[in-house]
Amino acid sequence: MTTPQRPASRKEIRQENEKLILQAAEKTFAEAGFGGATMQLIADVAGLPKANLHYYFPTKESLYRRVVQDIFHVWLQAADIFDAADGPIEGLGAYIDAKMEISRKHPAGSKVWASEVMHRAPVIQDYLETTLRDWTEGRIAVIERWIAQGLMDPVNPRHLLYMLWATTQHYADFNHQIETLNTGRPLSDAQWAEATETVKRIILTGIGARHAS
Amino acid sequence: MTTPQRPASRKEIRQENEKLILQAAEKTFAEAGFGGATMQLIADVAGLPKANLHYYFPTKESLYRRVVQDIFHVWLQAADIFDAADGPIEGLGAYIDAKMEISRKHPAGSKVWASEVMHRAPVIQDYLETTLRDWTEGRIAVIERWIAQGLMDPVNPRHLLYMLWATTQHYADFNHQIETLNTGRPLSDAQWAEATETVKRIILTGIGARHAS
DNA sequence: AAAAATCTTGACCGGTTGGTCAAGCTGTGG
DNA sequence: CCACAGCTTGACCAACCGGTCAAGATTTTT
Repeated sequence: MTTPQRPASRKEIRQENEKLILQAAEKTFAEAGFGGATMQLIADVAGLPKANLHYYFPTKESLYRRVVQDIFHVWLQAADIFDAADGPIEGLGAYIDAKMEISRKHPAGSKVWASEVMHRAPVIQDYLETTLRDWTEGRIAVIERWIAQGLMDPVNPRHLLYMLWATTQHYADFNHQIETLNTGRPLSDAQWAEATETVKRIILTGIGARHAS
Repeated sequence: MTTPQRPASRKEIRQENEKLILQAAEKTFAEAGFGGATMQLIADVAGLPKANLHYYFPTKESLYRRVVQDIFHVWLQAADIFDAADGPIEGLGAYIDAKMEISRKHPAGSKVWASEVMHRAPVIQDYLETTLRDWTEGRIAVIERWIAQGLMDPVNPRHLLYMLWATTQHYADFNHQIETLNTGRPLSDAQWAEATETVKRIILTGIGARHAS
């Protein structure tokens, strides 16, 4: 059963409850938006009294901020693959794989991020201007190197990145629309694989990616 | 000046005010979400007293529904170009042009649509299941014909459509992020042209689009 | 010109929301 | 075993929200 034999320690209680609240908050913010998600609703999803939420997160905004920050970190982590590769076929291919996997496993997080950015990033604007900007410049440099090495056609790296983000995140943010057009059912394993392969093929072919000769 | 010489007629007043309210509502829903947009805020943006909004649109939801429906129709209209074309280069090319133009001119509408779909389409689910589904099936048939005619490589038409939607709408939904990464400034005419050309080139190249030989 | 229909608007209301608080409960260290 | 620090929670509150309403203003109809 779920009942532990010894009483939970303070640290365990805190970690457990914060995790519970953050999961419930991510799901609720994604489904209802910041304004539509009430603290009472998040509390119900988490299975805790509302006042308990305010013990761990003093305000709704502070809870929301934590959710967005956590998503951002997961999202950035997927980009490490980018650097380890020798060329666009491995690098961009692995990046698309990773982002499609995130879209499948954590659609709620992607939706919260999208909503935050659509509303002009009221709480993570500083991240956009620092971390994201730096990361983007770094990746642009990598792509420009690949182009200089003749490993792909000369395309504007910035718009290529936007295309990668747009296409992969679309499968999370618009999963409801995609499911509706799929006779109301979630994509099967095979359909996810085909989506990923189609995206990779079109983009890698589209930029003329090739191995070193 | 703005003052008309003769008093406005009933029909004119109604059209004028509905237009004013719908524009204010689209902007406000896009910026604040359904929950974050208050009737008072929309009224202020429209420059009308709040009670006047409720005279033209009895409930907040009915106003929101009208906004979403209007967007959907504009969005569908852009797709007529699709059919008039002989092959993917003209058809998809013109479709990308049209959708990029909409993303540039009406980003708010695209954001409202995205938000609605992300929240599992509470008010336009029936549209998704009827109009959008039919439209999608029709376009898939067109693409399959192009493939059969050897005008493009055999790619899954459904995922190609998702890619078109994702990529073009990204420039509207995430325009704030794009502007932030563009040293805080909106894209210039030249940058929009380059974005459109890059998207068209990667996708059309990626699917091996070619003219009839 | 007067009656009818439509439009305008400040004031108001019940319900909900984020947040507070004090009292009780539960591990922890001495 | 006890005192203290950290955790839990029902009850409560001021602020705000969507929506109502009645009285007045304006245009149309007769």
